Amino acid sequence: MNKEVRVRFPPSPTGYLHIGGARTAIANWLFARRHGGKLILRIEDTDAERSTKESIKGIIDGMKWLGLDWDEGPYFQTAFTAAHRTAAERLLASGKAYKCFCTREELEAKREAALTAKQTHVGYDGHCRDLAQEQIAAFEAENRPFVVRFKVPPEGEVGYVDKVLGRIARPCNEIEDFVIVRSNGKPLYLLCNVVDDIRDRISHIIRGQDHMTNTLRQILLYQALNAPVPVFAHMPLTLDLKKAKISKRSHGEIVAVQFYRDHGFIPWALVNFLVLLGWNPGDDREIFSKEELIEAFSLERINKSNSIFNYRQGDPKFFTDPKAININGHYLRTMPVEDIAAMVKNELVKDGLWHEAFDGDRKGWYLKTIDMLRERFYTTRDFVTAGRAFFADDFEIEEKALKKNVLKHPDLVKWLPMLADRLEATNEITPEKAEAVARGLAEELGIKMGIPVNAARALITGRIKGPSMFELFAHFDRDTVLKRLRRVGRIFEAAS
RNA sequence: GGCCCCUUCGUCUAGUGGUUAGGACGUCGGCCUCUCACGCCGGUAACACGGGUUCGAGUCCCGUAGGGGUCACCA
Repeated sequence: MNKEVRVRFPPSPTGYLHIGGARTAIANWLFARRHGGKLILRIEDTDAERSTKESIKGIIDGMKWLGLDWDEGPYFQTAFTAAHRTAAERLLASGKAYKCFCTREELEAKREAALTAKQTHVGYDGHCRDLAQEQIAAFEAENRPFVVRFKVPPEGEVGYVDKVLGRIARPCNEIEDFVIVRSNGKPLYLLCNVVDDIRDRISHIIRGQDHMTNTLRQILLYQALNAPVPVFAHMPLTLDLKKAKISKRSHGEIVAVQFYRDHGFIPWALVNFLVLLGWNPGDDREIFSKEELIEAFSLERINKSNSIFNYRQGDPKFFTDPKAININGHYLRTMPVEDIAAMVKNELVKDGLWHEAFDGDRKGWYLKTIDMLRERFYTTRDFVTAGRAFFADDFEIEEKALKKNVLKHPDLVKWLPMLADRLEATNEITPEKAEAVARGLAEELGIKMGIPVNAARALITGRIKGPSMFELFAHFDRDTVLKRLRRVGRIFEAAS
């Protein structure tokens, strides 16, 4: 049992990295790290028709963004076509595979016939399995096209113990002689995959349950090629609320890892969320550091049943699974503020709100701003949307704040400038002084302090909620505070 | 349709014959308060169904229903 742990993540580059693929990658990565093994990244680009450069880049970028590092590769499957053919030839030469000259039309006809006869078994009937040598020679002489089929043992049983599902087995006679090489000479996925895994000395194959039915046929190939059979673990799939498999086609960007990057997710938070879909540590923990997760991960605790990605299209409150957002919010509030500040910098730069001073003179102010705001935010995007007023003068006052906290009290046209005047009269605005000023003013006017204070929040931050306003009077630049309070007249004019 | 897999709160899940069926997210209520989707406290909510086995079943067995996967010269 001291065999080296070698696992692989073999995406086919026909789209972006989606969360289902990411989950598989995460499981493999964690397993490799847990056991001091190696993770191999292998791009299965055999399907040249559908494989694209952008897709390869997208997958690699996604892996890197998530922080999933690999030890070997990326290898490209197309670089090993010679090996795939050699393997097929070996099987042919040793009588474990044979040439099948049946045409597609013939096979289709047989299939139809079997279906109409309501036969349960509609697989290949083994027509070419035992062709006479002369017959084969004759077909070859006339250059008749052929595929290579694997000769499934006529009796016995194939089986294995799945790390997730337990024992899986089937009698061989229920498995048809499957094609391993196309008539154009190109080996098929089933074969390539096995040949690659043997060459890469893969010890554990951790993949989605959609590959379950490939497994038995692949085991037959391992045996025929005299290679040790790896350990298999088939992870449950991730479905949508309607229990349909998530896919780019039907769900769009919401299932792309890149979507989360672009919407202010913290990479590790997404990893943390995804790993919880179909796995748990056996105790109540849900938030893990990288080290903790590696330590806790095991194939044995992967669930058998599919999980649902709880995303409702058009939900005004949650743009993706609420738990994912919650976990992201947790990391946003608890990570070192410098780390968050660095991520927010990217967002600010993207939106043209970044000032070099935030890395210089105003660094303290910048960090304080991040720290104040993050208590109520969920993504790093929130800083440039909900938090825009902290970084720019041209921000919108949200409708709710305007109506409820400003327009409702027309006298604010007088009160807010009064508040500004009194703040201006203090030589330095501190939270304590600001509070005293606000209380004093409210008392004199015989109004609740909340009225001018919340109106000030709307005018200064554009929002109906946020950090303590007294803190903010002191935090914002003095001129900004006064200027924004004195805008109240124009706000009323604009609204009338 | 054949074969395979699965089935605990709305969602993610704990649970390996005896539990008031636990936690998290969501949701609802309260507290805090200048506001708030922070925080804290509390509530709501689940064993798909039917038969067995057993003193006793979410846990074991069988069946039914439902869901998923897969049945290519795609990967």
